[in-house]
Amino acid sequence: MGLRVFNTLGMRKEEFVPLRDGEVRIYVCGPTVYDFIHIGNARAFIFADIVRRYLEYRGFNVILVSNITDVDDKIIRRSQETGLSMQRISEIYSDAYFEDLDALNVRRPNVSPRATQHISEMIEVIQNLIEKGFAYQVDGDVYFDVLKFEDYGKLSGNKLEALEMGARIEVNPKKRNPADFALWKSRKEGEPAWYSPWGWGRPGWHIECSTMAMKYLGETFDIHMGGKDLIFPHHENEIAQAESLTGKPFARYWLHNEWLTVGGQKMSKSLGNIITVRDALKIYSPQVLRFFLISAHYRSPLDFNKESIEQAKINLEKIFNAIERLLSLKERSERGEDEEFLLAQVREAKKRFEEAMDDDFNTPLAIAAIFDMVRAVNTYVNRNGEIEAATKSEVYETIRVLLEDVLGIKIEVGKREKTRSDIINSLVELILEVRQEMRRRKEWEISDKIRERLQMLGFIIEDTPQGTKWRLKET
RNA sequence: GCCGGGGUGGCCGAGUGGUUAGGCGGCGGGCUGCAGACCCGCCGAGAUGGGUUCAAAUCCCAUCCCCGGCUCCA
Repeated sequence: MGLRVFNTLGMRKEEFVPLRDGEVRIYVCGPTVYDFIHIGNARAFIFADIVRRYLEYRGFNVILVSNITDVDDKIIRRSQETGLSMQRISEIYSDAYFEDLDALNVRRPNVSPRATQHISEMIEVIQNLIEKGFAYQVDGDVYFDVLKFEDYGKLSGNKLEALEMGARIEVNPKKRNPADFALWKSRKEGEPAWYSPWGWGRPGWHIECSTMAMKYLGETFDIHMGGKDLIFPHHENEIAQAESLTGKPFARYWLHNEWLTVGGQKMSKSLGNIITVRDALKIYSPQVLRFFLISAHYRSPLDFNKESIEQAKINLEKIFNAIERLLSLKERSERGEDEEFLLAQVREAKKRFEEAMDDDFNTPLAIAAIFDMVRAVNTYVNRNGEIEAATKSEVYETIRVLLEDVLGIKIEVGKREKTRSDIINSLVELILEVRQEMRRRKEWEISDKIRERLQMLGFIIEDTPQGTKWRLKET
């Protein structure tokens, strides 16, 4: 069984077959760089990152393109509010965007095209659309004529008549149909503008994605992704523009992630409940945040709240603990029955992980498979103090690849045991050495008191058959 | 008004017509000098009302509730 994905276009799970053998081309709608990205954006980018990583794990060569919208109403407004130039605003926030992606261990796209650097290509596309009769010019504006594109609505399921009835937009008298959308907007006072056959102006939002996606990925490519809010009108319009231009299908699979809510509600400026990635990272580690964001299926809503993230933290801790225990085992050269059993269980769980990911990227189920490995490892460690070297490395590598390479969660062990100060590290070691001597003399009361006091100071002390271990309490 | 998603055990969260999701939590047991970590067992469920079926959380109908798209939005 190969990979199956839920295609918004058609609203059903389909077998995934890339257009070219061994290669997958993906386009992800990137940010409008007028502010820091928030954790809802992060959910979308992390999901795209995991799709990319899993496809690579499956042996595909993946090309991922994600745009940066650097000309837009919101940037213009921000520029007017702050007095900074539009270029400066988009520079600040696109830098911040990349920093946030890096912090979350989201791999950077292969190409991150900027709208302002593709104005001439967009003009060319618009001109072509006018020539083909899909677009019309009114004063300095150019609009796409939705009636000319038969399939309009095929992605979102919206019908034109219904759109007109429900239209809450004030009707623009220049448009032939209320659902027509701007390809080119004529210049307004104080706005940036480029010269075009229709006079000075700037491109509409939707045209940039169609144009840049086709430029870097070809007229037809494999996967187009984004949050579900983009289905309409953005992606619907992208399809209209691209397909009426080329007469070919635009993207073959459309994947849309559900919302990340905060307190059960969608994040919005008006509710004031937006949590930026930077703020979230002040409280939680990237690993915990990532683990939390993939603990629900991407097409299920997920609520960002303290309790749920605390649970994610504990769960992840459990995985790291098992890895730490595995790594602390002494190596030997003989392989016994317990090793065979451990390997069998880990291989079996790996298969379940792959099956889960093959089924429309079911990350919660994939995580359950990792917990199967965790239990197998822990059971082994409970019964053995040593492990055959090859078994150890196969088990570790299996977990490492799935956790780090596929899910993008860096394994954090070992370094948790150290503080940032060598002096403190040595002091703790010294105290534990003394305590060990007390324990040898069965001075339980004083030993327990030392452990208790250290705990109050934020050190976790654990006596194990392999000796006493310590680490800092997770923040 | 039109379109879509959902309601699962104390909590998070999957599968999907019959056989264990998983994790957290609680309880009991094991291992420990004790604690922790870990292992084992148990606890507990599918909004409501009907229907189909030998069998439904899973299919059908109705009802209630929640969320979203139709406007910038991941």
